[in-house]
Amino acid sequence: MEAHAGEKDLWLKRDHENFLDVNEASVFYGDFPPLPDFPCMSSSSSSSSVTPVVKPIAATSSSSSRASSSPSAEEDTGQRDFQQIRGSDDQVKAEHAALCSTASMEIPPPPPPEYVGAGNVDCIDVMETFGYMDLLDSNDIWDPSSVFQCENPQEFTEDQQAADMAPPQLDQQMLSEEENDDGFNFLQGNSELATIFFEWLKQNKDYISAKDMRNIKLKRSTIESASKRLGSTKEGKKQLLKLILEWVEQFQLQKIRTTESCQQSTFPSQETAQNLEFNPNSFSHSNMSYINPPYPHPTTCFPSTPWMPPQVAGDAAMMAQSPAFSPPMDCYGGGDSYTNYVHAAPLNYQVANGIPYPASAEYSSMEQAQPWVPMAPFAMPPPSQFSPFPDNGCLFPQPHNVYGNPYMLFDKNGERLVKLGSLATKEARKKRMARQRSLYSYHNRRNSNLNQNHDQLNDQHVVADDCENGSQESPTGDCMYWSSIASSANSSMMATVPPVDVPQQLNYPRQGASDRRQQQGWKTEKNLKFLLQKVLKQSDVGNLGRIVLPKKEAESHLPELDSRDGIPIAMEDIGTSRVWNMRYRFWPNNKSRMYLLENTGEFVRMNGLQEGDFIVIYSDTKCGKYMIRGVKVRQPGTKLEGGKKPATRKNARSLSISRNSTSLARIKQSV
DNA sequence: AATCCATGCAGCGGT
DNA sequence: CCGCTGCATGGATTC
Repeated sequence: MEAHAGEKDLWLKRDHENFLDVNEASVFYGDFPPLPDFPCMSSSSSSSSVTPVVKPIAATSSSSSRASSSPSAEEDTGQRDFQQIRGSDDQVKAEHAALCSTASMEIPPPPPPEYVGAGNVDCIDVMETFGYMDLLDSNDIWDPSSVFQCENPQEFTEDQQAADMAPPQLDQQMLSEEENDDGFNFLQGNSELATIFFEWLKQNKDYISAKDMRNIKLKRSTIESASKRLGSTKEGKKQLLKLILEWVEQFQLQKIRTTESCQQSTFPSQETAQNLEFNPNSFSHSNMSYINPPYPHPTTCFPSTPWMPPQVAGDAAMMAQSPAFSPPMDCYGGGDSYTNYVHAAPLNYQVANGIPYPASAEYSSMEQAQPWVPMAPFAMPPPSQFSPFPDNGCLFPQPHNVYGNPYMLFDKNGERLVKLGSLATKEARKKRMARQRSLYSYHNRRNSNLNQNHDQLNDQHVVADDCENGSQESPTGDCMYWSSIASSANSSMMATVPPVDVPQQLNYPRQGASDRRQQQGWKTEKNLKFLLQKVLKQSDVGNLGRIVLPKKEAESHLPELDSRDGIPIAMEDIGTSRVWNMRYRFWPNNKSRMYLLENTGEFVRMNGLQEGDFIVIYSDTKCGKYMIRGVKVRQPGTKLEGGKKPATRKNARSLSISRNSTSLARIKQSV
């Protein structure tokens, strides 16, 4: 707490530069609606320098397994070089983890002890402060003051423990060794905050189960960090509380939705998608407009979109600092649930020659990026490791419900946790399920309508069903919705599961989009992980039918190639759901390789792609299949005239660069 | 200097 | 002759 006090000034100074410096009106509701979208915490004037804390999550990317292949005499040229580039597994993992930190949720490893409230976890139960939430279920009117007045959490947890709550993660050690002023204790002494909290509990008792609340943990350092950022003032605490509560609400909805989806999933481990971790950085995309002046500022664009891709913003400095941001967001919405979320235009665009170009780093990772796209109205926080306060740790709850782990607010030090708990009845669950379905239905209808209106715009417009929530269109008429990707399909895109073992050959039966959608329904969780993108050159869209792929990204995210003949690779067109059987291969080139995607002619023609347009390749982390989307940067009817270069080589290059500091550095330079 | 990658073009096979 | 395949070249960019 000393540090706390000492850093207060600093915190205040930085206040306006961080994600928490948000537009109060847009971020926090005057009151807490029952099911609010998570607030967009962008700031029109801020330029976040927040560097997300990277917390590696079992990153088993396809890339990590490649380096083991032994180079053959012929396979050559590329192999050794390949190894060099690829670096050690550790490096790869670290990079991967970094990339995932803000955007995606990798297949979670067995929950670390600290997450499950093991003895070594320095955490406290929220109940320490508030008492057990099951009081809610009895509709008791709490006296907030009574809650906070308790000096010894155990005093009012023990009795409750005797009851049926018995918080699983609450061990005596946790309770005994923690001070009261941690976790939700930051609310102590503030009856207004307590009131807010209890009111919220009452309002959401149908949606937040006892188990859920019980699993919410707050780490002391997290709270401290938040305090530093938000200030130790009453207002600051209030904001923190609201953020936490809203996040909890969001997560609950997401969890419900995901659960439904998972029930239909062919993947037994779908629940991993739920391993959402709240990433406060989601709020810190304030610099988005910085790099994309022609597009609406997030604040105005996603007024009601709770979870913005963290750091999609193009703040070069930030990018340079944080390799882990930028999702290949979808600027162009326009599709149905299936396509909309990946209307792959990377979210961030730089404008060159009047043509918007994706700012490379921006979509560096869908995984991270996936970061993030919230699905209104149930936008969920990116599952990524949440680290709003890079120097101090995470602020918000990090649900680990896959393993029955508690949601956690943790920090790097793994200190104190706070758990919340309440009891929800089956009836309440049913009700929220019903509401969920209802909302889905509405969402679906809205999306379809929007699609009709915007498809003709060639995806230049981000239809984003999220717009329905009040987002506005940009001055240019484009409703840029980063979240459109996740918005329509699912927010769990942020909770992507890495294509651990991407098949070398993926062939998928042709299936109509409508059929698929019908089959999978809106509940389908599409976990798309951004792999790479490429601004198409003349040679890419010519009649050669091949597209040169950026080497680094190809090696990192596509299957390792042992032979120059490459491998067949099925690419499902996100826009049409058509599966293109392409070939992924490489050419020995000098002492390196050139990676190609062949048999792209038809795809290019069908999508009307021209020089300057770009393709984005994702992997469906659930199915392991690859998905491709061609994105046109021209307005319909606008053809590239001679002399109008779509992009400088520099731009083009940067567009295909992502996920590594080097690339970020490049971008930084170019910006 | 090293590397990437856009593209030129030689070689080959099919018509 | 034409189109495709695959390699080589060289400009651009980064290290």
